[in-house]
Amino acid sequence: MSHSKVTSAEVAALAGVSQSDVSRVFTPGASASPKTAEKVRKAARELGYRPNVLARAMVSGKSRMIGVVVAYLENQFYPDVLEKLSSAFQAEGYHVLVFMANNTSGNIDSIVDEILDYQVDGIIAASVALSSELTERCRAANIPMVLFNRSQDDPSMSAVTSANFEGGYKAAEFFVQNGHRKIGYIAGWEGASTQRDREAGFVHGLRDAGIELHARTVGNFHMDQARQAARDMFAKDAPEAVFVANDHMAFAVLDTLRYELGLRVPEDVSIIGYDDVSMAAWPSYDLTTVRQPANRMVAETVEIMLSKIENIETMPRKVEIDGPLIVRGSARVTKD
Amino acid sequence: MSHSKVTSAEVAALAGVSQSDVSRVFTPGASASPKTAEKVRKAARELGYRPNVLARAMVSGKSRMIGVVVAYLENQFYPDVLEKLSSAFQAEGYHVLVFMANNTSGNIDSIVDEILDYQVDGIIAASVALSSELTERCRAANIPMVLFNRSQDDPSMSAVTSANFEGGYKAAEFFVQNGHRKIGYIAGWEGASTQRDREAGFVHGLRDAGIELHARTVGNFHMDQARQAARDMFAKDAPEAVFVANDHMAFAVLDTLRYELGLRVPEDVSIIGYDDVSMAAWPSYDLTTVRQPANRMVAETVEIMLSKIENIETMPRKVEIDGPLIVRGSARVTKD
DNA sequence: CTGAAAGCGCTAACAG
DNA sequence: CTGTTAGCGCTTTCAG
Repeated sequence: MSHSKVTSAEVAALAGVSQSDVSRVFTPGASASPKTAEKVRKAARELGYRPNVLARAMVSGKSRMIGVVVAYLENQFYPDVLEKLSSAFQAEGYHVLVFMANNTSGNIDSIVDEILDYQVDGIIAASVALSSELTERCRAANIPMVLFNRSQDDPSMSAVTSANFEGGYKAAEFFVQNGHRKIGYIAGWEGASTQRDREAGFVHGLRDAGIELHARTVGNFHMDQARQAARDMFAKDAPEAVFVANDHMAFAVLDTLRYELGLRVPEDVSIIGYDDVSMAAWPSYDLTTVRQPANRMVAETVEIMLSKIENIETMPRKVEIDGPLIVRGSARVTKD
Repeated sequence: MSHSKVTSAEVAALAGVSQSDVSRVFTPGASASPKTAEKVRKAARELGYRPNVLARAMVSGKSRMIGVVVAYLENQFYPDVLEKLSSAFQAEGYHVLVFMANNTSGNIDSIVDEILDYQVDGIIAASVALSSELTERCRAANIPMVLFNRSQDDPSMSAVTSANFEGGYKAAEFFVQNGHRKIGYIAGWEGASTQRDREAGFVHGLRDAGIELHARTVGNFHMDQARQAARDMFAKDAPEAVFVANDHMAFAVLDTLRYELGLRVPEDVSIIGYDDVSMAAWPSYDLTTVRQPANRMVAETVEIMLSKIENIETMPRKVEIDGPLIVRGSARVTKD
């Protein structure tokens, strides 16, 4: 029967060995005679002993915690990513300390201060922009950081994103190939690199086909603003096709077109989104969209982080993972 | 300019005071002369000093971390709750260490072991069932635990849920009042107290109106199984109204009825869900549902946890928070 | 291979 | 109010 907190000293006493030996048995790079190890393990089991991670962190300087800053979880893409990140790190013996970067707790910088206080071994910033002062602070504290789904000009920052430019380009190609000419774009938050790159790719794709963007409004990655953006765009001279900067907004746009403006999708308007969150496949939306390969993005993020932590790789890496256009029913396909 | 990790000793040196004084200035229940405090603060600022939370945790026995075990984030209710929990605890100076309880990492018990290793000040189990051995271990380790959205017979466990029985009852009342007689229920995972209570309330509500459940299938809180449950239920002698144990499944059921079975909702079938996640309000679903008041549930959970941590309240509390039936368009309303 | 001893950075008595 | 001292539980030299 275990009782409250059991220390290695107590285990040592019961096993009749030194406290150091107990430590050795529970430390990965250990070295204790099989006999000692067995005695220790037995005593530990009897007492219900488990090493105190915090104490270990103090002396070793490794907390085995990864701080994850995330802005908001309404867009399904993020809970999904958080779940995958958390599981992936768990599998590597790390755990995720979550920091919500929303309104309440002041700005991001103060959040990262708090993270640093916990002596995390690394920080992942998912979809949040960081001040350069902040990145400087992390570098000074020598704690690795990788940006997830945000890129930053700072060449010293590692970042994992999908191939946003190419994704936008694919959306344009698809619209053009299927006979659309009056084409609109509903933008996300303009401070986001994802927004910028998707739009650039899209506009480029249109240009390469000799087409100029017909209409553009801004939804800021928020549902209600996306609804308004859709209304504004269709108030006059409505486009035949609209690329929406992410699925989350695309759902709002679709609903607004169908239920408020009485338009049919894809008969009257074609819609393409970005992310391919699970809901995009649901029959009510059946959204054609550019997939953001969360699994691979997460795997890459974890790998970069671990190799930074273990100092295997110290150079910053920028990874862009290409995702396919998933063709479903929300964008018209012309048969020829 | 800060450099790597700055210790209180270095601050003390620069400020020309003892290391203890630095500690005092940064400890809530402090007491240092204004003059000393100012010197310390200045030195700290200059060096970019911040207390090491882990070291503080070691000596004080308080880590200011709360372990949150969560099973999966696909059902929108949970990311929402996680976000709210995280923010609420952040506001109280705590941070949330997330543990995913899915497949990979073995059973829940081993997960909780890991949590305990981090010396968290409390554990919140969101929608996961815990073995009694485990709860015993937590009690032994003297670390408070509260169940979120799960109740357990064990009277010593604190738990926060919505009023599931009453919610189910309301759904039944609504169907009956609006003229339905052939009524079905699509169940969630049968091991869950939420499922059990919602069903019990629903069946009770029907009985009180002299009606027996017409059909029952099981969706296990999973979308694909819910789809199959819908098909099975409508294969023959279809019901006119179905209560689905949560919104997540209700969306799948709705889509299956509409797009696969060609039924109209609510003209041919009325549907009521449970949770009132944000998507329930989206026009494509417009789901009538029993609201689970996440804000109040979270607030209650946090309050219970804090009062346990501070030993203000040591008695277990079971809280059920009542939520209204939100009437939207997925269930028929007979006008009289 | 094992034990003794020195801390990791901090808080909490305890004297002054 | 302030400095000194003793640890929190553990890993890690350093001798044996």
